[in-house]
Amino acid sequence: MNHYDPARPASSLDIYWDLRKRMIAAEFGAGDKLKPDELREKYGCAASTIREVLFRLSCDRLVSFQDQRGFRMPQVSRKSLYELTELRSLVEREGARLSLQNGDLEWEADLTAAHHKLTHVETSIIKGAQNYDQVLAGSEWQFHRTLISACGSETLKDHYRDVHDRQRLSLVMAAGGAAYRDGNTQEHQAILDAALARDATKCDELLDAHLRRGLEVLKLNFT
Amino acid sequence: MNHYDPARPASSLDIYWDLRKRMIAAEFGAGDKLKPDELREKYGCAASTIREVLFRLSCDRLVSFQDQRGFRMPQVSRKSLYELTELRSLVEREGARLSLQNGDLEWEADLTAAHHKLTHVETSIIKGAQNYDQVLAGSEWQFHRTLISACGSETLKDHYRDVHDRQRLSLVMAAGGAAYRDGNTQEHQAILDAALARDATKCDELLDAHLRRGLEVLKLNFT
DNA sequence: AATCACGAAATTATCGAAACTTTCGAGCGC
DNA sequence: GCGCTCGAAAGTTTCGATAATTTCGTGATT
Repeated sequence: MNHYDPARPASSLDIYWDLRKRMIAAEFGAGDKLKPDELREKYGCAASTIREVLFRLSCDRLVSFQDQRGFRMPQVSRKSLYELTELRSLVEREGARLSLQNGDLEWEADLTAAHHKLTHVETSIIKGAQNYDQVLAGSEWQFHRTLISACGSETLKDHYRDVHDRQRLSLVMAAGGAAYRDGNTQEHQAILDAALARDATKCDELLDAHLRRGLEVLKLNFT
Repeated sequence: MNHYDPARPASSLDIYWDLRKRMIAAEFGAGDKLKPDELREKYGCAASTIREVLFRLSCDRLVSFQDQRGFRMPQVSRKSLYELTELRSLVEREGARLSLQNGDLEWEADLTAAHHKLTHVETSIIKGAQNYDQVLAGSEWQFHRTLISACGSETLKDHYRDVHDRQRLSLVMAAGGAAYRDGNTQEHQAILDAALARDATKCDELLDAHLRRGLEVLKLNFT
């Protein structure tokens, strides 16, 4: 991933990745207005360059755009988050189903490796490590991505990334940053086992349950 | 839908919809370069306005964008079209499944109406009516959209529109415009019947088969 | 003949100003 | 007090110019 270096003059790609990172880290709240003229200063470029970047981010559905009234962070409701989670589940389960069908030894090795790293990160957090949110998010993404990576469809994989990122952003915005939850580790282990055993039905059920439980990090008084 | 009037100076929204329409009508070929400076003349605006519109179209995945090398119509291969069709099928079947579960009398009426119109248009085409491509595409979209309209998830419906349009564009680009195929009418009838009978399993099978057969309009020598 | 370096032409990215639209608050009449 | 109109301020869109990058043709070199 391309990182933004405040020393050099920023190109629109740098700005794109930096803003994206800040968004996924819940630096902006749901519904917040994103004013080109304000963001401009931090990056030292023209407002129209920011505008262009915001357009690109709205391609990823990370930002919502309305004619004549600019850009905002998407609104999140319990319902939309729930729907997005169901959609992610639908796509991820299909990808996993195909992966269990097609995955070879290489895939098994990759998945085991991804799971190993993920477990390590989760253990660190349980032991009290701080500021691991970014790292956890990365490891978790890596595990889920690898799970579907042998599905054979580039289209499905690209699509999964889209839906995953949108769901993750919604979740993070709704929960206000926190992402870890007890039981995560055990669930990942069970999913790994079912995948390696090529038990498609079980994997399907475990995945759906895992994603739904992810919503439990929400504050109770969230509308 | 907002239509473009060549007499008045065009706003970016007008240009957006006009270009979108032209694309879905296969006016551009797969992989064609889309140069802001060329398109500018037709619409009488600045190149940067076109650039913006192309960004918006790339949000819909109707146009592909690469940093420093501009905009192109997406490349279509047999594989990508196949994958896109499977994705559309996945989303549409899920929407239909939920609709059969939740749909009320109102929904049944809407679906019947959409089917009635669709049948009428298809019959006209069989009888030899010309230039009905646009109308057929609209009616077909309306039928499929209504089918999933009672699913209860706005997210899923929005998502279906995205995937549907992408798949339709790919199909049209690959087939070079033609869209009607024998058997379509009977398949739509069977889907309607299964939906009204709330036979989810049958509806699922019929839909998947229907979408896959849609690929048969392809020229045989398409790579 | 093939490869490479060079530079001109075409294309793309960025900018800041001007035109236009929306938002918001003050003042007015009911 | 409530709702309206008006106008200033803020925000958004469009523009044409300039800077940066890529593409392509030419000719030199191996």
